Amino acid sequence: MDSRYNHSSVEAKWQKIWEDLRVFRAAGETGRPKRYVLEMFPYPSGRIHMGHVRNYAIGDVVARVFRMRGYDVLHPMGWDAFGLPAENAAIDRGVPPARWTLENIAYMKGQLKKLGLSYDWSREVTTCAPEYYKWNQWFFLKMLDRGLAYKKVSVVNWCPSCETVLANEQVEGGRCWRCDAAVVPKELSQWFFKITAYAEELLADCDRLTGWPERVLTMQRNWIGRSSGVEVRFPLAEPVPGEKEIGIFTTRPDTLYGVTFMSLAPEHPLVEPLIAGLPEAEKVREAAAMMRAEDRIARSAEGGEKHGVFTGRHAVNPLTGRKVPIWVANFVLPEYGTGAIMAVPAHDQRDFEFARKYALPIEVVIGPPGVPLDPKTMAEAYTEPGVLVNSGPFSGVSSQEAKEKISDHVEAKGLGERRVNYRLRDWGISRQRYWGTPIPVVYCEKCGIVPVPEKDLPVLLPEDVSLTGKGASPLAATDAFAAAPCPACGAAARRETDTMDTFVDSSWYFLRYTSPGRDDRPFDSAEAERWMPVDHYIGGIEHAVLHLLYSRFFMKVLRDLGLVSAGEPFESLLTQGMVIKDGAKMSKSKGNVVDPDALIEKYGADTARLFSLFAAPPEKDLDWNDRGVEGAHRFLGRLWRLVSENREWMLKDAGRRPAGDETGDARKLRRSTHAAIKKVTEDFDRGFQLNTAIAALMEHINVLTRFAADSSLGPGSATDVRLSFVEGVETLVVLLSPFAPHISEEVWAELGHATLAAMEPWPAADPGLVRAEDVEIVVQVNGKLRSRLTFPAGTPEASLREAALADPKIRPQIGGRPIRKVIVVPDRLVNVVV
RNA sequence: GCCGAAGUGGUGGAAUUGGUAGACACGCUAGAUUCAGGGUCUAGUGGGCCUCGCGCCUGUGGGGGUUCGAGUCCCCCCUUCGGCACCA
Repeated sequence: MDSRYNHSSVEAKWQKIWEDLRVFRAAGETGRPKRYVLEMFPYPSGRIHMGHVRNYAIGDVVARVFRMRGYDVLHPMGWDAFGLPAENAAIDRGVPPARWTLENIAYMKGQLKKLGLSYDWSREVTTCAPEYYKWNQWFFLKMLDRGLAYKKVSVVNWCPSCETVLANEQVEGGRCWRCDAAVVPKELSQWFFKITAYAEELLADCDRLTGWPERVLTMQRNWIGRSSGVEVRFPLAEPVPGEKEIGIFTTRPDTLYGVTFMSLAPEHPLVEPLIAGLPEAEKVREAAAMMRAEDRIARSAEGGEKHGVFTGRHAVNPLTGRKVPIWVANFVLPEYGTGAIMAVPAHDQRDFEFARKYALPIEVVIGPPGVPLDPKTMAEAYTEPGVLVNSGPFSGVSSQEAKEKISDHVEAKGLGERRVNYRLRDWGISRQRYWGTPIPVVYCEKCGIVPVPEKDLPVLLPEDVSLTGKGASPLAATDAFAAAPCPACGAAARRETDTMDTFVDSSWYFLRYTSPGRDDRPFDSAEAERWMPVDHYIGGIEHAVLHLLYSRFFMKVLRDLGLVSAGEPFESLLTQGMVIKDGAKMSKSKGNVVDPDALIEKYGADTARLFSLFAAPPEKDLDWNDRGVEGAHRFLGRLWRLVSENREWMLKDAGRRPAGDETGDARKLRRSTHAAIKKVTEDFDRGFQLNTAIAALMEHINVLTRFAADSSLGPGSATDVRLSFVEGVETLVVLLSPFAPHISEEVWAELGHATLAAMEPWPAADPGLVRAEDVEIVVQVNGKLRSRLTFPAGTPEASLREAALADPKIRPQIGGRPIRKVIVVPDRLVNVVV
């Protein structure tokens, strides 16, 4: 055994052995309990970054520990391989997207292998492979069949830089989630997945996801945005051909008596019929057009300028008979509720501001009990609960109660119905891009939209496409692809040339891993039953509402298609923090990037893994620090030295364990060993607190190292000391093996073991050994620490009390004052209250 | 504005049920190794006072409170980060 540790040769050696022995294949045995450990698969951008290293190191420890605990572990890896960067590479450098992607995958796979991650590579999944995206198309057809996929013209979020549409979830603060360009509105005909059909269930099931971080659930709940209220129909006051009423949605039916005007979104279909023929029509038309053209962000930002225009028409409040003017207002959103609102300026801040600006009447219908509000002097809307006034038969009723009573009244009179509204919009999946899954439909002049028959799947993405980055979608410009016969009548027709959002790919990949080879169906239901749900899903918080919501939706759709029985894909979720350096997220532009290849080259994969796990708890941001990396590396060096210096004599005792009647040094060594087992095991079970688990291993090695240095440890030492030391070192190696697997295997072998450390059973702590024999009792006077005494564990309260009061350091502190109380916490402290 | 998370030494972070604050690591200081450097090892390291005793005071963003005892529980406030942001 060399006196210095050579990480390069050792790491390569064990990676090959693991691979040759197929150690990490999921067995699929029914006799053992299963664990499905999954990390979010990467986009093959070219190279892995430190965020990946951290993510995959965490997941690998989880997978390895469960394996050692006897579970049949599924721990797969794959590639989220469709996406825009591949097209950009093609445009910038003329490399075909497929080639660029596959080359990146090959390189990154090599990087992951160099990290010693325990993946079952036989299940590798690549989403840009036709064998994979065929099933995206198949799901699309199933959803089309069930009305869960549909096409409509709508105003969409257009990213001018990516030249494609974005789903609502993919717009962050008015900017593209990927390239940060300002998003603009654009009217397009698009395919949608009807995620709103599952809004209620997606919301309700958040309560069942007890293994998820609360903040992610909060974000999902907010995103779904359920609100319940009433839809009320307001008849038009003047005759308008073909129209007779305006439907509005409100969550405040208790304020119905305070309506003083109505506001329509400028996009509302009623605007044109209302104004047609009126003298002010042209003015209103122009104003509405300007509002529609307003910058989307400015229009939806709070504090943004509210403005509007009077249509010249009126509606009638169905409860009071009062005639109120109909306005068009920029702040009314066309896609929420009915795109029209009743305005109650006294009790809604937006309506209040609008009313003040245009001198519209303000009528108070709710007030704090006994304090009349005066509309003339109000500085803002009164939105708190209160008691109804000026509300006909409902005056005097609390606003809380009035909500129900007025809703009942509205329904009874046939004026409207209770309704639930969601902020969640349907998921627009059309992308005007090349490198994605073709949407399997054909447009026929005679037959209309015709789905591609299942037997003709996959609709292959053509490879000989010219990508210029200019003009229309690349597929639309490729006649060989776009021209196709109608599947129904055979006439010349055109294919859909949009591709699917890549989030479709990642919405079910975890199911594909359970049976990646199936070519007759997306996955084998029996295998999915065995492995699903994913027990531990680990990845970045940035997918809190994107990927994680879409996957939940898909799972429910697949359940309703009868393909799976579970309705939730991820039992528990760990959102790991970002990797930070010099106060900022690592990025090329900031020049604070740490390259994993260079790190592995210099220190080895074990060091890279260990530091990623040690520097912070998994869910918190990790501050990268090169000195800290050195520290992790030194720890491994100490292990190596400890073993190499004692190896010779330890070999004779390999695998032997002490008898159990140890005292003195042997007992102390054993206590350290079993305390380490207990701590590492508990930290792992307590939400994967891997940083403190590693600290416990460091404490243990410090005990072993110090002992080896202080005593003349060797073949001549007493048997119980030798065996306790061997137990300490061997246990350390086994406990460390999930964190730093390569050095652990090497040291394990050097200690005379023919087995793999990775396959060793996880050790169990002996509680009798962990318990300390002597404990230090803290003695306090009035809660302040005054003395420390050592006692055997389990000393009775009375003895502790007596000894504390007799303590020479305590007596002067009491100073003859009367003792009011003595609190004794066994094995911990005595507090004398005077 | 609303929702959520957090605030502990020079730094990253521990403290699991209200019971010794600062585990572990980095950094720093001193020493050892025939000491160029590096490596390795040992000791010390929250702040302040000091009669240098294994002494006293103080200390977990700030201010109150509950308690024999609070980093931990309650109330108010401040700061930072993340999400949502005219959703009727």
